[in-house]
Amino acid sequence: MGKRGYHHGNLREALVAGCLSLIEKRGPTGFTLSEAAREAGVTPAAVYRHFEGREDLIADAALQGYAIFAEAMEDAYADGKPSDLAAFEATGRAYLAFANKYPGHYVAMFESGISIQRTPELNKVATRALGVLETAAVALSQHIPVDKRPPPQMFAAHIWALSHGVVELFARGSPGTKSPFPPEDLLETGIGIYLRGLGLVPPDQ
Amino acid sequence: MGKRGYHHGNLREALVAGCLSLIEKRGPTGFTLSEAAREAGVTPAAVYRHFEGREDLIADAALQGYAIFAEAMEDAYADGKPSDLAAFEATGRAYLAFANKYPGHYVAMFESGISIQRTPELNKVATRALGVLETAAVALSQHIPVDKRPPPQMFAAHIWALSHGVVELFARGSPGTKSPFPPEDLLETGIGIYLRGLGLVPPDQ
DNA sequence: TGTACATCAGTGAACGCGCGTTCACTGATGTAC
DNA sequence: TGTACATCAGTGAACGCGCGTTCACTGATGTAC
Repeated sequence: MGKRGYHHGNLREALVAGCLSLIEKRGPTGFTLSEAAREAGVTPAAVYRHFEGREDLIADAALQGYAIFAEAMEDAYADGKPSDLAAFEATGRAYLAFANKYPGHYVAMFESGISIQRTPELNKVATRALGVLETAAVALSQHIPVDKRPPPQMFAAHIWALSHGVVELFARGSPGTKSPFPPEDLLETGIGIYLRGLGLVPPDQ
Repeated sequence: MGKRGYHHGNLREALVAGCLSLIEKRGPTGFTLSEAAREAGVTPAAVYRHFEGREDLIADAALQGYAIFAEAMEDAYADGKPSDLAAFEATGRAYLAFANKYPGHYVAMFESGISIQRTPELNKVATRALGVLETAAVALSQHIPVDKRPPPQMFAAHIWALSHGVVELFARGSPGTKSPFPPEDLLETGIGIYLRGLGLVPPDQ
């Protein structure tokens, strides 16, 4: 606890942290403002010094998550190096790695019902994060012959959906589902087969 | 309302229906036993004549959903007719169609946190439903040369993840996400590309 | 067909609980002189 | 360096609320004779 004083020090961060761990354990609607306050060793009323209320706290957690996520995706993409293909695959891996490393943030972002449009700031950072995937898809699609090239947004959407599905169904313990394979393998092979279907990976690799 | 008497007639079904519509609107944890009762025009206490409690009600909704789902998947698969490939694709379409047609059931089944292991009955029907996809995958994988054939459970998992991801991200209004494409198209093309990657569909079709 | 009675499916009042939010307050911190 | 005072970041009591659950009850239905 450290400083055991009247003043907390950095309650704001502690509340977000509490929110994240609760959201991770109990799901977005199972989370409680009072409990987050308790976990930070503080009265529920203190929360209102830093946030407008319950929703605002979750939105802040989501915002923070999108910022981390955006950076992770940008790092993984690395401006398309060493190759458009490798960079694209790296973003897929980064997606799953993020979901694993920051499950609370992931839930706040994608399962809490917080709208991306809630604030301009949130909208901006979320767009930036999700834009990386699309950028990667656009670059990669240059390698497909024009006539058989699907819209890049479409194939970004495919990869996003596949990644999200793997996270929801196999990376969490969800509905009593035993994962037959490690989620990383599942995503890796799934993306591999998909890219082969686009003619971007040689058939026998 | 029909019979406006002391006795409801079929409260049990009415409660499940109310549960489903609430769960669909508010999410699994936003659902309330009292509100479901209110929606059925009945005192909360009446619920206990038919269910053990809140959880039991949701579990019953999920059970009902799995039963419908299993049947839809089996119909779609149609014992592998007219071809293993066509039948496989049909199950993918059926998955999405089910999620669209029965959103409340879908949420109860996959987002409510109800474990498939909750009762033997639930486990049985859920296994049956999800087994169809695996059966379809096994049949289809016979058409892939042995040496480059991935485990059928793996590719069933890929298709399930892709379908689930499309539902969660693009078929619902979720996090302010505008779907750039109709979810049906997204899933259809996604599965198409994937199957091409497996060498099951000619490259130029 | 009529009556007595058991069973069934609801009521409604009550409970204890934890929630989100408000409010006047007070202790701690920072700053001006 | 010391003091006065403004500001900040918490407290704690209170509120009204809806929840899930229990209980003794009662009206409606079904059945035996």
